[in-house]
Amino acid sequence: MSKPKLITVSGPTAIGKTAFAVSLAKRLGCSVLSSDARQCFKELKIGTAVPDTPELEGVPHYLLQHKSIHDVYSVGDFEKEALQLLATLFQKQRVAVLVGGSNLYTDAVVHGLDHFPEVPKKVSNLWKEALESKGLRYLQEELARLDPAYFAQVDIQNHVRLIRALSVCTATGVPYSSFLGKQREERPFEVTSIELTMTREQLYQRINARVDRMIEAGLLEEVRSLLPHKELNALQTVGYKELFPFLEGQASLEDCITEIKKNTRRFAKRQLTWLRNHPCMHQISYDTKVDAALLTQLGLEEFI
RNA sequence: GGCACCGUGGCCGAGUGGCUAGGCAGAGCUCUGCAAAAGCUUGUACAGCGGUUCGAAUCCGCUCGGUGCCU
Repeated sequence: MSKPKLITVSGPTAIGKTAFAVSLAKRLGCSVLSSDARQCFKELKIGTAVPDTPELEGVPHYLLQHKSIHDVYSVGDFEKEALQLLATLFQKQRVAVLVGGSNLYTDAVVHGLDHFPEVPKKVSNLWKEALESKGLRYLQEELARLDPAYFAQVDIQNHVRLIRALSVCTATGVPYSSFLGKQREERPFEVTSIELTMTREQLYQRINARVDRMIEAGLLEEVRSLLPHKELNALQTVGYKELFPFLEGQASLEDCITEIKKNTRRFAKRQLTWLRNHPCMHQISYDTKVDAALLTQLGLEEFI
């Protein structure tokens, strides 16, 4: 018997991934899993464009709004959860849809990450403090000493990468790079990847319009309620971080909204860069109808 | 009509004879556990024409455009 099929739907923010994924799932009679590093937080709704109930149209959704901004949650956790969930779902269905804008998350499910031991929070905190007190140069020197191989390939200006690698090094006593590039176990499913496309001008217009709609829908109130938690990583999110200055009387609402639009466009641009260099198997226009012809085009005849 | 000041890359803005300011926007890129994050790269541009000079965004003249004042 052939392996079950995971269909991934990617594309820049605001292109209409949710709508497409839902109609695809309806047609296939299957579930939808979200691969989104922000929509997973139940406190973030309007600003992350979480699909509302009517949009879900009775299609079961998973990995959506199931975490709190106070939880520690990362790609590794996501990969684990998604694989467990898929194992369960595939016992009853032969197909599932994974949709979301966090390309690294999708990639983790499809290709897998290397396995790293847990790093105690206090270890990474130590390196964060070292960055504060001793500077980036110190972290670079330490990594050159502890893991020259990774030092040679990593972006040494990026303190986030430096801290992660150093944390693994000191927590395990072996170089970070020694965990990289291991043989990965094969996935118990096959993947069909889809990227939704649209002209950039049109996408930017949609982004701008969506931000206005979010404001009308009450984004400001949502963000106001989260103001006490603005330091949390989960709130370093487009649509939230830009509104804090307004709520604190530091900037005009208009300027903050302009910032949200700009940062959303930039986010989309980064997603496009990723997708350009990690091409999906199928590029299709955002408004493509989900019908038998499309399923054939995607090599999904068996599900018609 | 006269006089004065000004005209630097999409925008802001430094630079007063040789040594490609800088910022913002845009574009391109990187990506293995906080990824809607974090980081990197990127335009010899000086209104036009002519002149002075070894050399001009910088000096001179004219033209065009803008601003202010005067009649």
